[in-house]
Amino acid sequence: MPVDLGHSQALRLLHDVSLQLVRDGGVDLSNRQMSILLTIYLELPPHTVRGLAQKLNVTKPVITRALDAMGDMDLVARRRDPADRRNVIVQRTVQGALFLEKLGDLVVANARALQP
Amino acid sequence: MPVDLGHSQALRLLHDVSLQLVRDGGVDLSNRQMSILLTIYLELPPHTVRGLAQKLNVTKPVITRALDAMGDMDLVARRRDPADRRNVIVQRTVQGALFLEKLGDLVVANARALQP
DNA sequence: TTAAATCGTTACGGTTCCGTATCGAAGGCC
DNA sequence: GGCCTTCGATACGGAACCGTAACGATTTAA
Repeated sequence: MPVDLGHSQALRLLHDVSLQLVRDGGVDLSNRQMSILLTIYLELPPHTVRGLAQKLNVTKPVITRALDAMGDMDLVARRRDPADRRNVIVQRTVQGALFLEKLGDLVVANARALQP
Repeated sequence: MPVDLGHSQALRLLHDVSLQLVRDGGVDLSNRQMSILLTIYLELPPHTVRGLAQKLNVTKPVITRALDAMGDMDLVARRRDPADRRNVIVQRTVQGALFLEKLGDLVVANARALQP
């Protein structure tokens, strides 16, 4: 699906997508939460609290709290690492995969509608 | 700048952009704030508190508070409507235009880097 | 076997945002 | 003039998030 993405189209795409997310009033994630969620689902596992904190350049409590919030929404899950029980492995969930699938659809649909 | 934007590339683009925004730790806007800012700069003026509230499907205090916060950052400005002094006209600023320009560049650069 | 290091979580005070309800200012209408 | 509507802002109590600092659990090293 080739899309002619210039400066103006890029901003328009962000505008349309964010507007629909806000208007629908469904799952409401902060920038950090969204960034964490996308990292978990798009980058290679395993994901730990410490690893995510380093990658996002934030402190560990930020990750813990974000995982708490997203865990309550069933978007991610946590599991102790059996090899080193100090570590926590962050895992994907069906609910989280579903949410990201819809998000991807939303972006693609808006990118397509962008063309004149 | 044609970009092959499928489902997977769309999510990857969101991931890369949001990750860089979080990592840089600069201007940190919520989804609602970002949505308001993009609406002000991409849609036709004039923009009023009430109009933005309707468009985003949120209450008026949400808009007032977002404008307070973004006004402190000089991303937007407010002015009374001289024709009907009950209204407040939301205006763009140099600082805001600059921020959105950089944001557009970021999206375009990441979209370009997406291609294999 | 102690001592030190690492990992994720929690405690704390402070800040920001939320939704509901209400407010004063301004305009429209009789 | 008096009444009602509309506009944006504010008050309020509650919830969420922040950064710093400490904590318990676990592993590693001496």
